[in-house]
Amino acid sequence: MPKVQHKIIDPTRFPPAIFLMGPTASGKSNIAMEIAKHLPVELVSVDSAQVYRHMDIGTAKPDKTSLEQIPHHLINLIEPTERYSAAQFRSDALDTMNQITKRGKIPLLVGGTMLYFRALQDGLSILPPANENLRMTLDNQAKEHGWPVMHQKLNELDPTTAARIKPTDSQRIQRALEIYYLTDKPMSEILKLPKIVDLPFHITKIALVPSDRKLLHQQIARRFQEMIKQGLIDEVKIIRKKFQLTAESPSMRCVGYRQVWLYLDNEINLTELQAMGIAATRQLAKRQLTWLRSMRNNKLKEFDCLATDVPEQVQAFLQESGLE
RNA sequence: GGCCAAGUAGCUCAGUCGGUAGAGCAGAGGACUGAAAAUCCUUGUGUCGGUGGUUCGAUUCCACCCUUGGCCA
Repeated sequence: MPKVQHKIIDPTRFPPAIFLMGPTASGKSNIAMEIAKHLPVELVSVDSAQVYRHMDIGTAKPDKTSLEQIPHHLINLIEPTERYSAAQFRSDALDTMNQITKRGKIPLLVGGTMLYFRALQDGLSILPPANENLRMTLDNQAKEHGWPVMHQKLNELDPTTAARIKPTDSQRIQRALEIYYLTDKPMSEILKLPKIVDLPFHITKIALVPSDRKLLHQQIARRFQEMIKQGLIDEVKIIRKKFQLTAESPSMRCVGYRQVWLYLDNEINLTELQAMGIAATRQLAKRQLTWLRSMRNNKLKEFDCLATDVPEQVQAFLQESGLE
């Protein structure tokens, strides 16, 4: 038995923080509440969908009891008409983590938005924020000429970036053009500059990787049906009535919401809604697992605890880390 | 019981005027710097329902059988 040299709390290092990462429907929230029983933690959601107010059922926000038991942060930050970002998250998360630390508590970052975890950990280059007007202009141009032509344009302005982006990748072409027009510099040049990476915390990383994909798929199906039963369709109906949104709004592109949108537009029936919603969730989980795998393969970012079958392994890890 | 249609990839279906077959979806793998639950990339061998017959050769034509729809009794 290898001795665990890892300690979550180590006074010789930075203040502690815990990352709990896992795909959707893998039971992160339960593990988080379990950890909360043993450590003085406050939760920080790492979830690009839970930042939206009014989107509760489809984003699987924690229930009232959990919210009352321990503080949850970075949930319900913006309206469905608004837009969040990895950079905003990094800034918000660092603020929140510092405040939690000041209160003598440990930040427990829980979620499935792996880009946010990475942005927090590895930092981001200094790039301009999104510009709605410019994006609209670019969208209109793309509508007229198609994204491959936009990609050619990018190739003239920033061949390095164009080379690594596919002519079909609308979103990244748009972003690269946006950066160029806003800064007058090619994105590839800015990315070469050093970035701010400070994360003054001693991080313990726990990854939840279900050993059986089939079981995860079952869980996903069950949960989506449950969401429909809980009133996901009405939730979307209300949001549509209350806010000026389109199918292209970032909030309405979230898994589940996008499919209900189609249903409310009579483009698909209830059976198709179920099938499509479940499939979209499975695909999300797959992408999240790809992130986790690529993080694990990078030795520098190894996990302290890789739990394939929860929650026993996490509990064992917590015990070995000297918490019990 | 009779007539008609359909049976091809996990699903929905193309197709082969006879040379053992391909789309969409699903699935799998991957990428990822202010939308990331987003946006993209790669990936298709399956007794072509069964058994016989014709043929150098049948998933394709023929016969019979089975299954599922529909119509007529």
